[in-house]
Amino acid sequence: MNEILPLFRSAVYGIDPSFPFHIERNVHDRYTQLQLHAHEFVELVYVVGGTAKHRIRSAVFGEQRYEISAGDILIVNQGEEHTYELAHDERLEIVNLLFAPEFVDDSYLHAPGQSQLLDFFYVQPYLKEPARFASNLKLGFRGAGEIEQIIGKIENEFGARRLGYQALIRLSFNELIVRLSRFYSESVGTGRNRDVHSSANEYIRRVVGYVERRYQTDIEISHLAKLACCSERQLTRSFRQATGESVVRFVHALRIEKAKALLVRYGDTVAEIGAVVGFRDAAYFIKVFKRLTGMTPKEYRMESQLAQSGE
DNA sequence: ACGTATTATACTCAGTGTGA
DNA sequence: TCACACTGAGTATAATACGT
Repeated sequence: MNEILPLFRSAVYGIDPSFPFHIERNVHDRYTQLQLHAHEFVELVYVVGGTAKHRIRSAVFGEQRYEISAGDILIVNQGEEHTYELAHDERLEIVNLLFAPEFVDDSYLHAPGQSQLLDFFYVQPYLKEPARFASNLKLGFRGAGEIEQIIGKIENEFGARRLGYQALIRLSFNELIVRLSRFYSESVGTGRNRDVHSSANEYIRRVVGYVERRYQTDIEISHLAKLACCSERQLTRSFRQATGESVVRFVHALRIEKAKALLVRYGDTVAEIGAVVGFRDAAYFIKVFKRLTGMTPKEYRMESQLAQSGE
């Protein structure tokens, strides 16, 4: 079935590249249910109250449905389609924080011993099912208080837009991500001092999470090596050991998979879709696409559309 | 287990073909 | 004529063979 989905674009929310952030509070009930939709930004959802079923669908994880309730925190990655399903007596109050991946300041990760500092952002959302949803972050009473306080500060600054609000929101938002990562690390037993003894696989998993989050931007081995606190040579060696392929090939495969879905679903030009998945140069995008799929993007789009119309 | 030197390949840029 | 899809060649960067 060729279901055309709305791509919620950043511009719709007034998100501009210099300050790619938006926050809003929403209440859903059976009368105001959203249709399945995808975003071109990351969405962090905090459940203030009520219950619902969260339905989420992505190329990597397939389709999942799970219960959510007050105190739950979930991350919806770019391109993942999701919605909330509510029974006739259910009501859900949530806070949505919408942002571009680069809004998270990864410079914290460069300090030795701190590589798990942003795991809730770089690792948890990329765990394979069921680990991702089984470990969906549920905050206790104290945790929820801390998080609600930060969210409240962000909402106030976002609403009032007084001098320096962007800087203050950046600070609070990054505090939020670090605190959530702390809760996450503690809840999965990867708390303090783990980094010093962390296995190659553990830091490669972080690098993979980082790449999955940032595949749309330029990714340099030197930067990844800094994140992993090792030499470039050591990183590429461990990466191949852990994943069976080189860093660049991994990034390419990821980008092309995303591009394939976009080509079929949206009518943007080949160059635009290439840019969305991280190829600054359309020519190079086409070259890589052809190498990995055996056909050019245009051919792929036409063949897919033909196959769908024949169904 | 790790780093250096060398090789391989990723990426950029200039340009061509095609259809509207 | 223009926009778009694509190709080829040169340069920059990543991957790896080899040595410590």
